[in-house]
Amino acid sequence: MFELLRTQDKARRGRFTCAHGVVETPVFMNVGTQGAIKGAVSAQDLREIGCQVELSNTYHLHLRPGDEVVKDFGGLHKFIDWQGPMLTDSGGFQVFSLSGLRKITEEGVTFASHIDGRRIFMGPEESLRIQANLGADIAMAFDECVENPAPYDYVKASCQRTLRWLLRSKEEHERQKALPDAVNPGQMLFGINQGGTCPDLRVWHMEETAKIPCDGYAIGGLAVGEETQVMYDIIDAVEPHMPTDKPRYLMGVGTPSNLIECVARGIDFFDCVMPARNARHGRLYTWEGSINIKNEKYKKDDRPIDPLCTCPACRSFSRGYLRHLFAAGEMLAMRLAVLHNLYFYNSLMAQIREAIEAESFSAFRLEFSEKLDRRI
RNA sequence: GGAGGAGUUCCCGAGUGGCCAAAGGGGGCAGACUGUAAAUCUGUUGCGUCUCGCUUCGGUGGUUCGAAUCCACCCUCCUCCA
Repeated sequence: MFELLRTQDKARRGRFTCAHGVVETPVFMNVGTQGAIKGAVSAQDLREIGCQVELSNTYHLHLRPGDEVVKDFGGLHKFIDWQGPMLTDSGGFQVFSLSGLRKITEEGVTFASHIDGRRIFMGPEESLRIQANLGADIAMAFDECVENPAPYDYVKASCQRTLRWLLRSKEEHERQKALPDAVNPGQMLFGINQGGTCPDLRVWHMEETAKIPCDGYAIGGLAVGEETQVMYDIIDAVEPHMPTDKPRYLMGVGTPSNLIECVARGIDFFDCVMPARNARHGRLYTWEGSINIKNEKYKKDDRPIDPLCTCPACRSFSRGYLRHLFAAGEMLAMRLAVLHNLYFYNSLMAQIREAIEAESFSAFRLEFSEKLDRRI
């Protein structure tokens, strides 16, 4: 259930209630593809860094440890000991990211497992069955994330198929929820808009998708190589055709500036691997821009990583010490960096929510939008 | 003691008279990464007063207009025979 609390221009402050709790939006979901955030972040850590929604991946969990294993455990919530809201991506992104290892037909997608080459078939029914076994609060429809650039005709055929896949996803989702041994009978389903960078296909596909009742609607297939401005333009074109009484989720985005700009364009949900992935290379976000801790020259640097940050890493370690840990190749360094970046992202969203409530979001956007993507 | 083989820029390893500051890997460094196959991709990697100059291919001499490349001696390592 989605409740729109307040708006400022297109920016929305909302509250989304799902089986395992309430999500204050706009929100950044923390990505833990295989049930754990890379960099050894635990469910306990997630609570400490202010995570509202944990995101896991259908394809990866199906391969390891196997969705049946997770189901026997009582679902993902018990499996990773996270009792808050959770979302599983359908595997549609792997149609894109594992493009060298799969074949698409009307039925679905055949992957060659990236682990051992074993054939894995996944269509809407398989994806939603797996997601039912995992039991997250939000399941995503099975879609094809189209690469960019792609020929118009291909994108057109692909998003027509994604629409047919949504109908099948929806049907299987209803069926699974009604089963007596359903892991999470309250599981919800989000539909996904595609259409590459073609505004007419995007709009057409969004209109058709919105006709199918879902608990939320996502924009997928963006931030896959196109210019940032193109992404903003597509969102501007699609957003007016999205239901206002349901949450909107921009999949896989993005940089701190992207988050601010897209909230300004009416998006409520985000997720992105960037803060976790960048952290492993030593890039840390601060309210002044991002730094690369590995480039810091001085060992004796008692400054905090970010003077404004109160995350566990910043409370305990100086820049100099973190730099030292990175230089020594310590796992702890990566862990602290991941914690810091996720905390930063979660804090950023909290500030955005406050700004919308205080009707100062425009000023917030003006002050931070460009600054946060800067490298210092 | 005898017979062969080898020592190259951080490492491995091409190069056997000028087009060689020296291929290709690795590592390092920088950049990239947006619903996380990936230390994956790109650039860079002797020094400087940097469209030019200097130093460098185990060491020291030598031949040559010119040497990582040819010669002599020396040092080190490896294989085989005693």
